[in-house]
Amino acid sequence: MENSKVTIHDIAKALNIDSSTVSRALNNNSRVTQKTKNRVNEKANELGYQRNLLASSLRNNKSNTIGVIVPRISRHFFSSAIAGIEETAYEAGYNVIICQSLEQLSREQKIIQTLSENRVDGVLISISMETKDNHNLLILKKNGTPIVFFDRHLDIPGNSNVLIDDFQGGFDATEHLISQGCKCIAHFSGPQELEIYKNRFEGYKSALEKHNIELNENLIISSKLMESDGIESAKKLLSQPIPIDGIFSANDVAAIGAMQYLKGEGIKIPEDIAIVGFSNEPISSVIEPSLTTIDQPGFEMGKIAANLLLTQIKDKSGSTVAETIVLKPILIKRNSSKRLI
Amino acid sequence: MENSKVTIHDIAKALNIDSSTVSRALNNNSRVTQKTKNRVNEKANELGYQRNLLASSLRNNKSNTIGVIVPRISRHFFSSAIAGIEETAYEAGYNVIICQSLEQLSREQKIIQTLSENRVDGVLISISMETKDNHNLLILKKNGTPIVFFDRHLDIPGNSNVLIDDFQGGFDATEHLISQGCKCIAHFSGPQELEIYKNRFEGYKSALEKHNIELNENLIISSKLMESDGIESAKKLLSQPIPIDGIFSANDVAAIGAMQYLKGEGIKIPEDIAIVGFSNEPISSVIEPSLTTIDQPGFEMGKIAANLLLTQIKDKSGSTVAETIVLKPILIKRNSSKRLI
DNA sequence: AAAATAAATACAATCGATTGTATTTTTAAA
DNA sequence: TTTAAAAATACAATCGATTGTATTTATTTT
Repeated sequence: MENSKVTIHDIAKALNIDSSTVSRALNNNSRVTQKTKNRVNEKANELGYQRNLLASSLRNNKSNTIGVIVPRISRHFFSSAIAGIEETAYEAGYNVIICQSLEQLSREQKIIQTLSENRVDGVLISISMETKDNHNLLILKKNGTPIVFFDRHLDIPGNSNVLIDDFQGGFDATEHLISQGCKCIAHFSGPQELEIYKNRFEGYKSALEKHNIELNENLIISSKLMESDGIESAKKLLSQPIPIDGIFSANDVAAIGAMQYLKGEGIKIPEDIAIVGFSNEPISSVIEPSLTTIDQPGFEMGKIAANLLLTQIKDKSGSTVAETIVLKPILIKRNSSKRLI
Repeated sequence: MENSKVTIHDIAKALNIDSSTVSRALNNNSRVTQKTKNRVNEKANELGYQRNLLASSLRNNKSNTIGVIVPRISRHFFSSAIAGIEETAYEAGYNVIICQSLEQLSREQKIIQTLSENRVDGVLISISMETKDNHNLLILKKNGTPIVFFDRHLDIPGNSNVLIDDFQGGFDATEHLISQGCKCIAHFSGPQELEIYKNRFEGYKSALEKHNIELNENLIISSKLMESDGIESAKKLLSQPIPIDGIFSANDVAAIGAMQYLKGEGIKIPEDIAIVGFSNEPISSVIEPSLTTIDQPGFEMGKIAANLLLTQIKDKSGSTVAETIVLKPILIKRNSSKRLI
């Protein structure tokens, strides 16, 4: 219970050798003979030695830690992405610090400050809904900490991103509704400062255009896409004298809120109104009717993003070319949109 | 882009004073005059100085960081608990490192190792399903790092815990099923090494006993309580020639798996079989029929646990008495068990 | 066996911030 | 004005690990 802080100096003293030799022995340096290494390792075990990573990182100017910032860890997409990130990072010997901005710019700012103070080697971030520019990230930029965006990104030249094709996703979702006979399709969108929501919206518009359906501004409702926003948005739609027969929501959560409300109002889904979401939350396959949605491969995106980041970290010359990898979204057809057989 | 590493020495040099004065100025020490403090702060801003927490923690032998280990962050209960932990910790000026064991003992071990190497000031943990003793935690114990268990705990004398009354929860869930007319109630349990599952099981037994229902060992199915386990368990139950009319599952996830399977088999819930879960996952209120369950106040538990831990951290004398706080579970009655009106 | 080379280890500085002690400067008292 | 006391700042060691350089020891060559 007592040997709280065994250091290499304690090992050195016990073996009557120098601490530099101990350090090299522990790091398996060729300048130390195998015999000495064995003695050191034994003694280290015996004393319960544990490397002090603070000291090590300080000296090496490298923490072997990357920071991950997501809006909220409870979202399935983000926790999958984190799983992918962790797998890749751990394999490469990196630790991961997970942080959630809870969609607040101020929290995001504070997190970045802390990560920077802790000298993380790189940052993976999916920005909050309040984030409109890279102001927050300048701290990191300034001291040369690599950043890779995944999913919710900012369009910064020279920065790597891992995205899915939100335009295509929006297009596919909308065209699917059209293919099911919908003529009057509303869209729940998120903050337009976020590329992903802008692009999903663009996809929606493009699909309408292709099928000669006129865009009706009254059918576009922007919000933060929480469940309550979905309810509110659905309410707003019903209050208008427009015969809506389809909704494409830019995320599942809002879609589910809307579904619950509409069901409560006696509206039949998909017969009266067909609904398509975005993200493929686990809940979406369970709800009744099950929700048609666009799948985002979170785990895969996390792995790719972490790999991009690690490449940049390892390349101390900073000559790595920024890369933007765009994954294909996949439409998952379920019952909430099944109007034709 | 260039001033990657501004240190107090750079500030000192720029102002032609000593770095010790800079350090004290930045820390608002009374030994430095206000005028100097102002000059230092200005220059620090100008140069974009950022404290190196690695150096600071090393010198102070205090990282102002706590580690949190949970089985998986995607579970609603755990992400709520984390939210509570973060709120409390940040208020007290502590950073939080979130880690997930993914129910694997080996991962838990590695995480603890890393947290210890990073010299966290304390650890909050909800153990994995594979964890059967405190072996993993000895590293922390040895160097005197305080540990507080929340929810999934080990019974270690002298250790603080924040729990809910799992026995009561199990009892209430089971008695509720009995009150709805169930006579033959199965139980999905988790690993019996975990106190929580043992206690939920005990509650189940106690409720049966109170109502003079004989315990049938064939109705007790242990698993890791994943969704697939719920399906398997339901299958197993149906394969037996026993007229089951109720299931108390030790978590919602397995309950939902079972529900899906049973519905697929044409069994009516709750008419044929009533089901009660445990945890109150968000999905449980949305599924049809909505799932009766036991609510665990995750956010609150997180706050309490963090407070207990911070108290122990601040008390360097180590004289803080271990405390076990048990919260009351709340039965949330929904449709999956509504057989009588 | 002496000299030359290689191998193993010791010494000392460093990473950046902090803090006890010493020194200088300022202010107050005599 | 001189001296004592207080205030402000400088010096130097420290936290634990790492690493370039110097030194010692072992091995090889002649």
